[in-house]
Amino acid sequence: MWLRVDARSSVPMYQQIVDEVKARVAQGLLKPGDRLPSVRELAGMLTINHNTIAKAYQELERQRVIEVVRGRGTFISETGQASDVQARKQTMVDTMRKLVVEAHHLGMNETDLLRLFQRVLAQWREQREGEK
Amino acid sequence: MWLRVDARSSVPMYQQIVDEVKARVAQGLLKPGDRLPSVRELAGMLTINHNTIAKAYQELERQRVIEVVRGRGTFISETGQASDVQARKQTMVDTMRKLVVEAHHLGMNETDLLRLFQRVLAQWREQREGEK
DNA sequence: CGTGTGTACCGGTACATATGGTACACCTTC
DNA sequence: GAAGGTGTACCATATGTACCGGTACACACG
Repeated sequence: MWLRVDARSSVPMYQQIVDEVKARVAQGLLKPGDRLPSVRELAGMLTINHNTIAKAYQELERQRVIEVVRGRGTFISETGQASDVQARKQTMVDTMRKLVVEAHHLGMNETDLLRLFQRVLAQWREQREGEK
Repeated sequence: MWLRVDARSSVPMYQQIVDEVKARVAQGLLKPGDRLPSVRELAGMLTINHNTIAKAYQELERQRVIEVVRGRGTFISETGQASDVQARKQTMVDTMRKLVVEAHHLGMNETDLLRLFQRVLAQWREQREGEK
């Protein structure tokens, strides 16, 4: 039903939660207005500390993925509310540049890389359609 | 002439060296057989500890970007020697998936994302041609 | 031998992560 | 008003790991 975290992963648990929520929003599995479990509730489900959940929620709120209403709960934000848009786009460009470098070292040329990216995009679209 | 590192960056100094060397190899500024400065020599240029350089070189060797010959020096490997090709390709795919998610949260659709990627590729090609 | 190479080891510092506990401010509901 | 649920702000603590530096060692070459 809800998400899982791997305590032994090199990716911090709070980061796994952030990534998973963002992915579900992007795929439309979570829609604006949807309510997330409370920090203590989710902490109970995952048997981890509530502070860890709180840290994840704070990061999601910082990115404007969720909105927090004291005393009521946390909810998925309306779309188009992202923060730091310019900086985050620049980060995306930097990531792409590193992809180009890595591709070269793995023996891929620009065409190979572009095709791989298009394949990932196609898979994404399939999954999004399939979930509808 | 040679590279620089920023001690105050959040990216570790050894990682900056790894990234920079890989980028230069990918751009053709460093060719197979080229010799890198010795750990102490480069440490002197950058006024940092030689162990930091050694750590960068070890990571580069692990990825088969360079080859180390005790007592002689370190040299750029022949192309097509990359290690862990499958795992590294999977990492690239994971990175691309996260790009798709992030793009969505920044209000970009698949077409926007693809165009941005193509622009980065074009810039890369320009730079590579310009350096020749 | 001497010199130059990379490397292994140890230690100190700092930071990130996660936990546990307590308390507080806010909202909804009874 | 009272009660209970919400996120939050603390604190202290523990743990693991990243980072960097100093020293000493092993190997290759001449």
